Amino acid sequence: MQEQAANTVEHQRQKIIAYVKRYIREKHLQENDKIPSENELSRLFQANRNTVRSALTFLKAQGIIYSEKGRGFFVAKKPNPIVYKHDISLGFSEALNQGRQEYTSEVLDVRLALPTAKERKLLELDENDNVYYLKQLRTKNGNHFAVGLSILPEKYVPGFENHLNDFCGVNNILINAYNYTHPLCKRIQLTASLPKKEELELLNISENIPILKQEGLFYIEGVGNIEYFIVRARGDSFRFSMDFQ
Amino acid sequence: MQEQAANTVEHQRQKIIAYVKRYIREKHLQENDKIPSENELSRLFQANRNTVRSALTFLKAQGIIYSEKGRGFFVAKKPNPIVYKHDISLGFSEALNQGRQEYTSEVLDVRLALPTAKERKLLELDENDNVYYLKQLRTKNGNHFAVGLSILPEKYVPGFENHLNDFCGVNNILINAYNYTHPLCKRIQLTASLPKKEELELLNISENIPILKQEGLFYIEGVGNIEYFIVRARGDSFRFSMDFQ
DNA sequence: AAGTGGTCTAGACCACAAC
DNA sequence: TTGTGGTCTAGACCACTTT
Repeated sequence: MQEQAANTVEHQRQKIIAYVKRYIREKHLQENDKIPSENELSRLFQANRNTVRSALTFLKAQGIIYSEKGRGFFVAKKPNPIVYKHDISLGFSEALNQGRQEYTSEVLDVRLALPTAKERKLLELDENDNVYYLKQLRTKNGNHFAVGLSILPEKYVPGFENHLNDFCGVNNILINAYNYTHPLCKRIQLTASLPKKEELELLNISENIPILKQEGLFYIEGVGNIEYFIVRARGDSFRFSMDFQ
Repeated sequence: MQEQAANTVEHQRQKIIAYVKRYIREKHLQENDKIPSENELSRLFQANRNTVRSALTFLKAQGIIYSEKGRGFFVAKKPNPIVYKHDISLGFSEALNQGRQEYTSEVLDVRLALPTAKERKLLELDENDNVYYLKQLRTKNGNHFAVGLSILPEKYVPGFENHLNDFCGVNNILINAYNYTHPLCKRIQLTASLPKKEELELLNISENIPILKQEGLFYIEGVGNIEYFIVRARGDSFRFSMDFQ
């Protein structure tokens, strides 16, 4: 009773995927609601459990459902969008605070080291110039949504690590502690990628959530390139936006 | 893909995944080189073919290998990066041509229809205004890298479908066929997501390749909002870049 | 104890490619 | 004809959660 579905026929897996999607939609299931178990779907479609699992694995990879061992499969939450409105004259933190989106930034690590060749070139540094690496974790409503790495030449910000109490953005330190004018954005680049191990852990996301990577170079008039930053944000909840007049 | 783990034991699947990765690296395999077949790996690891398939499916989803029915599994190509330098006064096609990156754009579909509520609002249209939907496939060196959808109000471009011979960008049509001044960019938004079925097919990518989605609104001085476009590009080969002076 | 998801084995039939 | 990947069935054992 092998009744192999020919190639033109819609495969079992596809049917099950479509069924579960429809099920969630038509029953108006919300975040964390349970969907039928593997065994139930197996009976319903007269299909093997492996086939059902294949379909559910796909939906899991799509971020539509998640599973808990011993409990079942559940509807995944739709992340709330976070809009980042870029402005040449604003830093990342400031831009995010603009839009009434209160969020917190936590310093994970700060260290002084030699920059990579790429970073040295971008920041226009000499052979022996050191840079500060400042790693931050950005959170909104209790959800980690981005990891940020700021790279600043030591010669412009000596003793930088001493100004990290009550941290609320690199630019605040530059202006208040070093009396610089506000940094301006020189260039910005965006790419989409998959999360690295660090983001998997820090952002607590699955391997299939895309990452929106944002790189920016800031300078201060009369000083030089002051900061090169790399922000890696959850692609499913982060939107980069820019208006031109 | 799978929430591997809990167990301290390294699973067969993980071993096979690691083996294939190492195999490609250590044997210096290049694009399109063949890797051991399912049966060979099955014998080598004393594992069932299903287990081997599970590992290879994962590597396929990661974009590391691809398969051809009846032939085998092969090393996937590393995509060449494509840099898109955004400029307020340039369209997508023009910006891409700037950088010596010759590419082609193919019209997949054009149709006239009522816009969605969101599109009507963005383009500031009246209830009964129709829009042209122009779907394009962008190719570079024979590789499809982006799907673009341009939405233009019919009232600004009546008979738009008659100007698509020798298509080389929407802006060329606007300027040459309708005598408009060059459109300017009003707003741009970027997000990262996973490919939809359409992109899987058109861009010929695996489910795990992230997509960089770029939305833009263009206007023409004295006319109005002329175009709303949505470009969905391969995240692994597309870089959005913008310079400020 | 019963149910659920996670991993894996064994084996079937199919469509396609290469020899 | 043989080998390859693609789909699917049947069933095992495990770890975990719920009742």
